Amino acid sequence: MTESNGFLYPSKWLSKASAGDRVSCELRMRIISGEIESGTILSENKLAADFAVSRSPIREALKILASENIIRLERMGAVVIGLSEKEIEEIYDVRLLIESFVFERIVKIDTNELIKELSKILEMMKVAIKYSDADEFSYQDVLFHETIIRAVNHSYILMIWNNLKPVMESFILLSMRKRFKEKYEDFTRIIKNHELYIEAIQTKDRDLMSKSLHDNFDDVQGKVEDLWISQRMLSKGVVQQND
Amino acid sequence: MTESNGFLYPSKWLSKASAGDRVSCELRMRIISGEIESGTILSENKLAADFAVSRSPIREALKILASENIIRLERMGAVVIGLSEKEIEEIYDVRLLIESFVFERIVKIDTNELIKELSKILEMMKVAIKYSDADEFSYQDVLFHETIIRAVNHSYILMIWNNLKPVMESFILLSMRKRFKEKYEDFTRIIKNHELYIEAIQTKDRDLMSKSLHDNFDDVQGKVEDLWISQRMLSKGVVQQND
DNA sequence: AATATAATACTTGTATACAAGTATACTAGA
DNA sequence: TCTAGTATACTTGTATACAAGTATTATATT
Repeated sequence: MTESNGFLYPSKWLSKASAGDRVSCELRMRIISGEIESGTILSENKLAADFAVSRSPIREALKILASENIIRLERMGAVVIGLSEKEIEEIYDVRLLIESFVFERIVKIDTNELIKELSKILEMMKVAIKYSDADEFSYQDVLFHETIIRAVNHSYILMIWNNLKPVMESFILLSMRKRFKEKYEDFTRIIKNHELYIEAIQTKDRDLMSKSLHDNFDDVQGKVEDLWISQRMLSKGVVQQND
Repeated sequence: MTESNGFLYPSKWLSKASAGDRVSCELRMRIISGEIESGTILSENKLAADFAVSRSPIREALKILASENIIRLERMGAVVIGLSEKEIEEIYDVRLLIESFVFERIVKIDTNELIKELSKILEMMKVAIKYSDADEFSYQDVLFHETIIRAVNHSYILMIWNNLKPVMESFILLSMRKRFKEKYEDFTRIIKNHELYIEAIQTKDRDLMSKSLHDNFDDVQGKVEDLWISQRMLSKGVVQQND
């Protein structure tokens, strides 16, 4: 709650977003943070009242979240699925899959521009760390990987990324906020990993790429998971959406 | 145009579908068949008038098609992207990617039930061929691969499949209708390929799986492409959506 | 007390209305 | 003839209204 206005999603990322997008982003954060527990049944009317909007943007938001697999639209009400450890592992399965695919394509193209772009983003990440800006860091982290994926110009791989991105973003956002408070020293390792990633692209070194990718994910999965679980445990039962 | 009612999508597959789903399915078919050319700008109001429904289901349909990458929602109007050869190749890249991933998981589990299910579907496909039912054949073909994917119980791989499926289904549907008319003999080879696929799963033979998968895709991509292109050429300029 | 039936309070999907914004066309002035 | 400004006909996003269907609850009957 960096914003201290009750919203989990950074409001400055929503400058030009529609009400539907705002609702989906905020709802996603609440679901992934565990504030809205898995199993909860969401009602369109109730959500409309809570967010002070009509049912139209709410319906839009629910459709989006359903396509991301964090809720399930049933005949009566939307059932929250959320992110268990299983789902988080699965997301990283997919990321590993697509980033490996992308790397195979990248070694075949000119990477000068890409390297420059990635270096810039890395600098941004360092600044974000320096000023303890978890949100900005998360943004740049996601952008880093998206930039790599975009470089190969594959519309259907990009489609997968776009489907995965919102959930990834929320997850990373929450993880990073936590870590900025509790495990600040982690970030030097994350930066190191991203530097390795750039180097792997530069030298077209498959093994190095695979290593940095796995390290990166293991890092997030292993270490962060713990924090994650405790955070979810903490939030258990604090907020009740339904009654 | 098996239905001879002006609709391309099989109406019996829409028994319990909402108006939004109906519109998205029909629009998808028209886009992929080339009846609506790429570059066309779709207007919500015009579509609502054409389909004799309100804007609500139309908006829903456009959101779906946008998430499938066959249209692009812009500030004013939805621009049709369609399926060029590039996109079709990309779709098969992704299918190859996920089906390979799935196979790695499958070899680790008990496949008895799956094999039985696949055999049943294969029988269905044979019957569909016997009675020259292109739509039914397409349905079973898609179901065959979906069944394999579902077997590993991976929600995010399934998510990718679900995102890809409608476009795949439309594409296969159109291809098969064409082939039933013009290249009936192809189907013995398709059946053969699927039998190989089942065998690969049964014997957990990676190479065989890879072979049957590639053959299957090459078949569709190489041979069907030609038909495809000619079909698209044929439909060029026949129907004008905008004027 | 248990069960069948009816009333109610929900639900979703669709239609319609409206506000705010944007492109197009048209007119007025030089 | 060309440009500036204005009117108009679009566009999207949101709110609201309504119909049809489904749980739930209460009531009546045995």
